[in-house]
Amino acid sequence: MATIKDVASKANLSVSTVSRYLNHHPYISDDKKQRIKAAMKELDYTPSSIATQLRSKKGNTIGILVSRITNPFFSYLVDAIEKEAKKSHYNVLIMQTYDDKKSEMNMLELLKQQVVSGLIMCSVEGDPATIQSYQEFGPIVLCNETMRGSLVPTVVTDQKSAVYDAMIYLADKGYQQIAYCTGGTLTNEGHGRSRTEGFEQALLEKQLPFKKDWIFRQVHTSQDGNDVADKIFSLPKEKRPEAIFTNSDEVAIGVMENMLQRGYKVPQDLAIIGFDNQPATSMLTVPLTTIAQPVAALGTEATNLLLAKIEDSSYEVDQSKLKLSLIKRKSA
Amino acid sequence: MATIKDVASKANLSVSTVSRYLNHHPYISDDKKQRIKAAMKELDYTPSSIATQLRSKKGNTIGILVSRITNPFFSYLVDAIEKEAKKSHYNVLIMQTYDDKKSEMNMLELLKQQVVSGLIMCSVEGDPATIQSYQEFGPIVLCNETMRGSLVPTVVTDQKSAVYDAMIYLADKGYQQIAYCTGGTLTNEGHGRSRTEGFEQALLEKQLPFKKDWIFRQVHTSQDGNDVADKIFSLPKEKRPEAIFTNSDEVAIGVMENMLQRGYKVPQDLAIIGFDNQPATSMLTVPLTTIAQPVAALGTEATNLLLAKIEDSSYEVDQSKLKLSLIKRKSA
DNA sequence: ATGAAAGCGCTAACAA
DNA sequence: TTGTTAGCGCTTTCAT
Repeated sequence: MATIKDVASKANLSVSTVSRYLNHHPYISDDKKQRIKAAMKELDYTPSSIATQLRSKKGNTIGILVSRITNPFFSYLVDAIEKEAKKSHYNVLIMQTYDDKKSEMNMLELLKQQVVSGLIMCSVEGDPATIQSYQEFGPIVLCNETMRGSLVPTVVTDQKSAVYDAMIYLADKGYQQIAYCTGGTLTNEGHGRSRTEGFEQALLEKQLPFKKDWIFRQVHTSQDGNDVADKIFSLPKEKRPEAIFTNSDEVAIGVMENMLQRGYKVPQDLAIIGFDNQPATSMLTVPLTTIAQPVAALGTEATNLLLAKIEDSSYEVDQSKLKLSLIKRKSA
Repeated sequence: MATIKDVASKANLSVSTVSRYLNHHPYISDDKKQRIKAAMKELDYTPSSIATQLRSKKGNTIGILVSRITNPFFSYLVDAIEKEAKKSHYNVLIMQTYDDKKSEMNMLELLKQQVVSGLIMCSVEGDPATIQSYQEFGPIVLCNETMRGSLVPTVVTDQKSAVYDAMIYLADKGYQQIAYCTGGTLTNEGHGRSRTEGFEQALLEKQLPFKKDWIFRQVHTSQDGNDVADKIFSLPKEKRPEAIFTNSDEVAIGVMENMLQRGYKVPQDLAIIGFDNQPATSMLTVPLTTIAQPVAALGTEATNLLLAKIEDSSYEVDQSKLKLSLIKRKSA
């Protein structure tokens, strides 16, 4: 591999001149530019971005943390982030947490080591204070996540009112007994807290009953949805909910699959609301009523915000692009 | 940020000793080990992986090229690769090509610059000779792709016979007029060539008719599938195909969606075969007959092969894990 | 078992 | 406008 030194000697110039050329410095005569260009071509020279990074402390890759890339919500988010980052010549390093703190710490260490120049967290597992403290090493932006009382810049939608609206929609349709799924543990912090607040507020306002048997924690996949349906339909008929609010379309699909296999009807035996409006949910056996998230906008806004922080400029998130909407179909 | 030098002076040792400690060198006395450990903790020291990389020429990130991460086939592939890479403490840098050579070249340059220590190409756009030449800078593995006459290590399934089998299945069911979708351009090289060979062989053997109007190129998304259906149903009834072989479930779903909206029946008016066996395809209005790919195995095998090359050892791909299978459902 | 010193490929004062 | 030089943080001979 040719180095800047090789280019310099081939062009009969000093390395600094070549370096200046590389960095589009002004004040460099045209004939030398030509000589440098020729030497580079001849040597098939590519600058070592590792060396540049060590010296200049500037990198061009950003980190993305997601819980599972196979969840379409996250793959669309990553898609938007990668596209937007590429526009500014940044690469993306992806890490899946699978809800494990350890991977999150790995990524935070990459920020500390300057392997990534900034970090978009689309999933947060660890302690807010720890995460916050890593901002010392580079900018962090939370995307579709929040942390209690933290000062980490955040790009979020109003999930609470979206869930509230969906619940009111169910109640107004006459559904009283509503089950609820969350990816989190239903403690005061953590996953899906704002969604749960919307759920609780609607319950309160509409005076709907709340049963522990109708609450399901840490459900994520369609397999989990299947298990949820197993539990619901093993309940005596009069103790079953009339509708279920799920935290993702994948879960909703699992519930539906299980029901259809048992010969139950959607929404007659159990109405289902999904979350995400994933492709194909309009094409299911029973088209899914669900909440659409502005996923591309979340990704681009988070990226622009992060890049602004990395480059010490400022960016105003356009909140008007970040609206959720209830997609009414047949399942509820 | 503390450096190795800071640690050394705090521990009253030379940087070399600290470096040895970092690299788990033998022959280093216990008391010094303790002093170093203490100094590191006190200074909250993390080695700069950039500096290490510059000096040692060894990195720990691998690159992945995919055409679109939102295609579930690729997100599951990335999932498998990331998990497997993580086991050996490698990070993954992802780039989407969106079928554009430029992104592919970007990634190849990252290999040249040693930003990534190796590359898994799950999508290939550029000229084989060019790609092959980049192996000089680091190992490349093709995953679910092939290149005519190239010496790039490859992990693939037998797509040709899977498509052939699916076509025979259709023919045996009585479907004679079969349309065909490809992501490529149907030239002799490039995308989906081996699938097309299976298609052609079945056509020949079963003496099925071939019509240009039934061939669709460069279709990828469900929107493309919708457009394909538009074209088919704008044909006079007697000139329409009886079945369609699509190159992905997304496309198949688009075709189906369009048909149902027009009030046509699947498979009566047009039988559909998908590709990928994506989640939810069993739950569609008309459950989709499709070809399941061993996507997790493709990912882990490609990763193990690449890591072996990076670390100069060898790995034998287990071909028995790489079988395709036809999933028979209602759509064809 | 430990240290001194050279240098990976590049950038950025400082001079000229 | 160009060159000289001193590092960035680390690894790795070569001594001791």
